Amino acid sequence: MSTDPLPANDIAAGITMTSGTMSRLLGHVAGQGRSVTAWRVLAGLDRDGAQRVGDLAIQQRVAQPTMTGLVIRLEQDGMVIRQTDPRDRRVSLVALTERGKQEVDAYRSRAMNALTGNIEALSAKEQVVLSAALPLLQRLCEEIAADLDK
Amino acid sequence: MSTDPLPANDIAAGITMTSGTMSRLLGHVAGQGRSVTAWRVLAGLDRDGAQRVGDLAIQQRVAQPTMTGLVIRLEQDGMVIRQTDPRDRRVSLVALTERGKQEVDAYRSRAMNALTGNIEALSAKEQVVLSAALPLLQRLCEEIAADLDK
DNA sequence: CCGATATCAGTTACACTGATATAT
DNA sequence: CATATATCAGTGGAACTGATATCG
Repeated sequence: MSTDPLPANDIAAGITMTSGTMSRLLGHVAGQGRSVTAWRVLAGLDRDGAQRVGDLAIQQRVAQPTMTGLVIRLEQDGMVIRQTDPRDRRVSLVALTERGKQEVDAYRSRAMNALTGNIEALSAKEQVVLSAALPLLQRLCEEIAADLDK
Repeated sequence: MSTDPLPANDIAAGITMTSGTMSRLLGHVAGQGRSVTAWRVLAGLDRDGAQRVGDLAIQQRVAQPTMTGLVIRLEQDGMVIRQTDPRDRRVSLVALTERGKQEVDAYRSRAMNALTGNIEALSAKEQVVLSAALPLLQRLCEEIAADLDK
């Protein structure tokens, strides 16, 4: 196994390249014509429960009207329902439907399906490397996001 | 440092999550309103030289008319030029302009800028992990792409 | 005439900005 | 009245399919 790190610039270039390629490929394999943002919204609702339109917009870094439109389309497709919050009747609470939950699970299955077999074919050491790299990549994401906000 | 690999399914889920997040963040930071596909086309032209519209469409996995449209917009913006191939006058050869080359370099700079500092802040061991993970991720991409084609 | 290549035409989803309605 | 929240209206880029022009 290699013991020398690449220069930071090369690592950065590699991350830029592979994250884009991977994301687009998984979109093809699992996306079923729905946008990455749409799936991320649905997955977020599955994980965290019902949320406001505005909060969803902030999480996905899209404008509020963009999120309104996406939620309307998702509602028309039966994936979510909108209910006005009784405590603050300005806000629209978005919740996943049963159908939406099933679709999210199916999306995950398709993505897993494309990846898992190939991951299992890697050596144990390689799997360790990937396992260790993921939290690092996640941290990098958080730092980029923090820089964007400041 | 961890020595246990995660289950393949968890690795797959992590890759799905972080590749999407990273790709969208870098698009925000460096994309300047242009699509990921557009930048990938320009980077490909920079690396491999002039290419046919059809070949660009295959590489980016979009339909031929989609690529025609993208190339037309890029040409209007002065990033590429189209010339009919004298050897086969059906084909349109797309080449990067000087301006396009500069824009690609600027795009790379912006992406690097967002990443490099944070990468340098990692420990040497962590940088080794990332360096070792990138070729693995690339291989996974190739395998997914191969599965898509078959 | 047939196949390959690119483009045209029309549709949809999804991002933006700016303006507006409604509730706090 | 001012602020917060969501939506409406309009625009542009980017993907698709199906049809068409042109060249080999």
